[in-house]
Amino acid sequence: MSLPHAILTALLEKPSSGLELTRRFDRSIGYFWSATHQQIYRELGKLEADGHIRALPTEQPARGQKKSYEVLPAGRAELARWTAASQDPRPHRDTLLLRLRASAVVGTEGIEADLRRHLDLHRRQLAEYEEIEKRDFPPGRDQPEDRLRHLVLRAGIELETFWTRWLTDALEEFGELPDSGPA
Amino acid sequence: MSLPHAILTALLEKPSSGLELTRRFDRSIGYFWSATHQQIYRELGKLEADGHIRALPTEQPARGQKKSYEVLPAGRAELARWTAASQDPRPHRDTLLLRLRASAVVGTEGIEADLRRHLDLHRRQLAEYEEIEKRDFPPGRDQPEDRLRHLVLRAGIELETFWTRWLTDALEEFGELPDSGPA
DNA sequence: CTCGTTTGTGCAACTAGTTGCACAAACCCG
DNA sequence: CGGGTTTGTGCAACTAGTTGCACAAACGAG
Repeated sequence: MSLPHAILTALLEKPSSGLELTRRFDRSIGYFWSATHQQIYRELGKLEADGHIRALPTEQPARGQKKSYEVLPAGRAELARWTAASQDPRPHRDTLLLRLRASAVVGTEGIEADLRRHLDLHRRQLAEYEEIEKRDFPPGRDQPEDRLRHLVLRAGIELETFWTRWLTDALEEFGELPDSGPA
Repeated sequence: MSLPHAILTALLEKPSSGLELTRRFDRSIGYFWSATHQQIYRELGKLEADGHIRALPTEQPARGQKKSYEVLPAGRAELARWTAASQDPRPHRDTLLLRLRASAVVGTEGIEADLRRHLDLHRRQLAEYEEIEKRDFPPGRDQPEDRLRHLVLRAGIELETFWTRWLTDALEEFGELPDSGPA
């Protein structure tokens, strides 16, 4: 049950409309908590009903459709409560590792191309993160909030680095495997 | 839609009953595709209905309740198909990173204890993986299937190593932070 | 031998996330 | 100025995963 809290965080960082939130989920928050616009609108409705957020009063109420939301004190309190509460890590689910294990049994036919594709995706993601790091965390800035956000970004960078390296190793392993394994 | 394929893989490695599968998910497959016994029984039913697996004919059909399943050719074919098919990585969702980002906004009060707890969990998991590696992959064995399975285990080991290190860094960062951050 | 515990199988209801579609307003192009 | 694209909001139906419970057989201790 974290989507509402992801949204509260995003709205505290900056009040936004549904679509703006969607975009920010695509670029930033979504790197570790992805959501579609449908999910977001649904959740905005619930959060408003619960009195955690409210639509910003707009000057021309009827003209443009764009509704921006801001967090109310109750919402901030709920987010603080949730952040501090102890939570168990959610179970991992990784299809690629599963497929690799399956391929030890049914043969490696066909999986190699997809490993390459994933390697490429992870490389791109890594490049994107490094771009963000360069832009948002130049050496020297160290306000506490920056340090926390940087820490989060570094987790992303290091995870992508790991996958990139691991996939490279895996592909090397494939090069040495007798053709198409058991099956 | 990977649970059925996780089960097929497990059953190909060794025909099992529902409960045996559940245990194996807790110890091994579940490290990257966790499932509860309820999910497993439900899925066994579907797989049997689809003709992908069948209950092993048992000598005393009525006495002990334990039903073991084995994979049928159609099931193996389906698994091979799925393994080879190109798949997009599923979106990440990591609550801890989300909470850390939230704590940059609402304050770090209370989260540190949970970081410690997670660090401890990851250390244990890492130790468990290393135990398995020592037991199942002593230097010198390199049948192709072993190498693939070892690769998968290494991913687990390296991921836990990453989290352990990252959490250690994070906690250090906390030590240097002015008390309880913004809020 | 019987009564509590563990083993083993399973259903039902709920929650979270995904997919597919609808529809109005704004904008922009010929 | 009329018609296609983009922006923005949202509902409905479905799929996957979680939680809570039920119940029978086997096992083990007093």
